[in-house]
Amino acid sequence: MRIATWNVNSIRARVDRVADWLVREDVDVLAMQEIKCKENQFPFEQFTAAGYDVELHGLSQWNGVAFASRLPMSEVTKDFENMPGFGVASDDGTLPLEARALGVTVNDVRLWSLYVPNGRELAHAHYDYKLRWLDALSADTRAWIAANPQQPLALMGDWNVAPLDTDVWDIQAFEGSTHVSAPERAAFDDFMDAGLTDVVRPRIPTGYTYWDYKQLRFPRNEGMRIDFILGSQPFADAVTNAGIDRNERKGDAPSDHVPVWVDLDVETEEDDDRPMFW
DNA sequence: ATGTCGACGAATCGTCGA
Repeated sequence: MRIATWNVNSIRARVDRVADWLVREDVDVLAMQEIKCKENQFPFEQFTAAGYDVELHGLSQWNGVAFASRLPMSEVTKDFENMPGFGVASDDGTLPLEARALGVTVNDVRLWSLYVPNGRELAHAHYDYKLRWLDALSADTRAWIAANPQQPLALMGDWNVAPLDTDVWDIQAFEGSTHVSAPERAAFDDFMDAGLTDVVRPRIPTGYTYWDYKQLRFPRNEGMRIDFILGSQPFADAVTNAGIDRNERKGDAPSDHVPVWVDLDVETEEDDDRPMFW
């Protein structure tokens, strides 16, 4: 089973490119981020034509997360426990929740599509929101693993954190910036403490997943590694291959992020339908 | 170079977010 994550930066602007990639790369399940639309605006037809069902969480033109899968999805969950909100408080003092987290179960593998808040600037309220959002997610993850130690789990998405200095093209250029600060990295490391590991880096030790559209960042290979698949031990044990598809940053109308994928050695329902020979 | 995108509402541009 091949599973991937991709910040598509508007699914309406890129649906043909995404659907082509799914078919070409034989992907079973794709977690998308920044779909930038509501459900009634989502281009379902191209996914259906390619053989994929879609689950999505989209509230506005901002953010938005989704799954496309050609295997059945169940236990669809929007948001996670104690997820913080952001924006203008309502009369009861609560902040609106954004569409940044969607969970599904496929073949008994629990998967989350996550779009971690950007943080904007270290002094911005969005940065505090980012840290609280990650803290609540790692707490929820820790509790889930404790309750489901045998079940494969993967948290996939745009983490907006570069865990290592080598995950940005010039760490000195990021002095005082978000994505590389000690609190963000500590919040990211908490997921390892909770029992997850980066299942891609052991196989793909170097390389970026994002290049800004501005300032010729891609031609100069001035990128950032901020998209990750973090798996629980049962998930990590099933991984047989991984990749970062840098080619998807090339050509006409690319997203500023590229897909990150893993192959899992798990029995799929497709496999159950194969003819048997004896 | 503040060097690009994509969303929106409004209008063929300004503004926001990344």
